[in-house]
Amino acid sequence: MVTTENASKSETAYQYVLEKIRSGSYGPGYRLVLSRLADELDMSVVPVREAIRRLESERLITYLRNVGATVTGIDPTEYLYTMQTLALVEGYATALCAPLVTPADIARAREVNRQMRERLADFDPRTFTELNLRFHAILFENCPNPHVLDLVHRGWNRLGALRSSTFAYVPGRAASSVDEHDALLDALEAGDDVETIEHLARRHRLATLEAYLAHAAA
Amino acid sequence: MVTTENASKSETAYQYVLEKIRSGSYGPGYRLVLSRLADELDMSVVPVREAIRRLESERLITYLRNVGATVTGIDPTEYLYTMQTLALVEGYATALCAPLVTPADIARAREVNRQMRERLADFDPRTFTELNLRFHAILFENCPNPHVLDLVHRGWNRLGALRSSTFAYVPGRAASSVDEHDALLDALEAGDDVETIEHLARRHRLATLEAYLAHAAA
DNA sequence: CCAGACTGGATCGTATACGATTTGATCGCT
DNA sequence: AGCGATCAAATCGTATACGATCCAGTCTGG
Repeated sequence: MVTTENASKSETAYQYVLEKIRSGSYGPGYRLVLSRLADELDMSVVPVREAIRRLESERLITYLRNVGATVTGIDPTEYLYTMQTLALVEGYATALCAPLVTPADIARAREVNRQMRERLADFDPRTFTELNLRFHAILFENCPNPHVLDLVHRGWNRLGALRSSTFAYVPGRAASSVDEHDALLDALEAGDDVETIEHLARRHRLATLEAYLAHAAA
Repeated sequence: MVTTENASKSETAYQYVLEKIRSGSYGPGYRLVLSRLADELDMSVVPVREAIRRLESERLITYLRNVGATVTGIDPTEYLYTMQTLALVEGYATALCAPLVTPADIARAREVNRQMRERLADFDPRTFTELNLRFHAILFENCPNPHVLDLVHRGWNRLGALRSSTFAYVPGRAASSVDEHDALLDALEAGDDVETIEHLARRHRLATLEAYLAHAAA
């Protein structure tokens, strides 16, 4: 038995476009034409419009009145804003979740990180990013504050637009990232206080940002 | 000459409802009927729907399929989520802005805080909250990260739903709050490092939350 | 008297239609 | 040829219309 399709059309459209953006099918600058989307999804433009506006309020889409919608690009400035914000909320989320992370969770996270390390040799940004998200998702599984978790997810979606994140562009960043993961797990295992955890997790994200900035300047 | 009305109707509807929620005209649980709103604003339901969905994605409105929209209530759990998040983003925003705050800004903030202290005697939550927002808005004026600032504003809007915030409910909290403001300004004036500033600002918000929780438990 | 089916009214969800706006290319003038 | 006005195609923005869904109050059988 298939799960009953109980979603409204606007919800369907939202999920559809979101997935396209996350997966990179719709890259930055991609032009979204309402009527075309409506055709594609076999619905009228009204629900599509709604979905687009919703994505706009999540900064995933740039909307110009009477002109149209495009997938929001990420210039260096936007990248800075997004990464700073993500560092903030990921750091906090990690700290909030720290007391709830079980040894089993840590073991799973270590396994994911091991896979990441394995892939350092022949590097594929696509799967590496995927594993990276899975790693952090494990730590956030029982997040006691859904609002914060939601902000984390929005940040991830935002970065999804530039598929490969910074890993591909900055040599050596991927390797450092894997090391930082282990350091974070060590701290969690040792039961370090939440402030340390928050700082570690925040630095982890900021390090990627700074690596990018340094690389871009050169 | 009046500024030309160049906003779309859905934008108008958005601003309209947002203001109603912020000002407390539409309290928690207030039922929003699309057709009624459309009449009120002299437009059709389509743009109103759009505005409502947008407010929904900002957690200001709770929307149930085929049932309707109500202003999102804030139960203690939601209050916790919101205040934690707000503490996080306000703290960070304050830290980001710290290097950009001028002595003139601090003077203005002190003046606002003086007015707040003056009002402690015959206390009116409405104006006190207003001044409180103005105080922090001064510090955030040149925020270098608009995403973070946006999150702050969303949090404020969210709390606007319960007009008087916690000030009215928890005796003594307003007085402490004013003292904390001065301490924060002192730290800014002294040029304390950003980590101290962030911690102070975050604690400032969390103190309100904790006062509420303690009061509610009793 | 109570539990569950029924029905009418209110409200939502979407399709369709059409006017409004933008854009880009063509045409004419200097 | 270069520059600006003009026009047509594309696309957006909103109104209107109607079917779908939910809710509350009523009715009926036990």
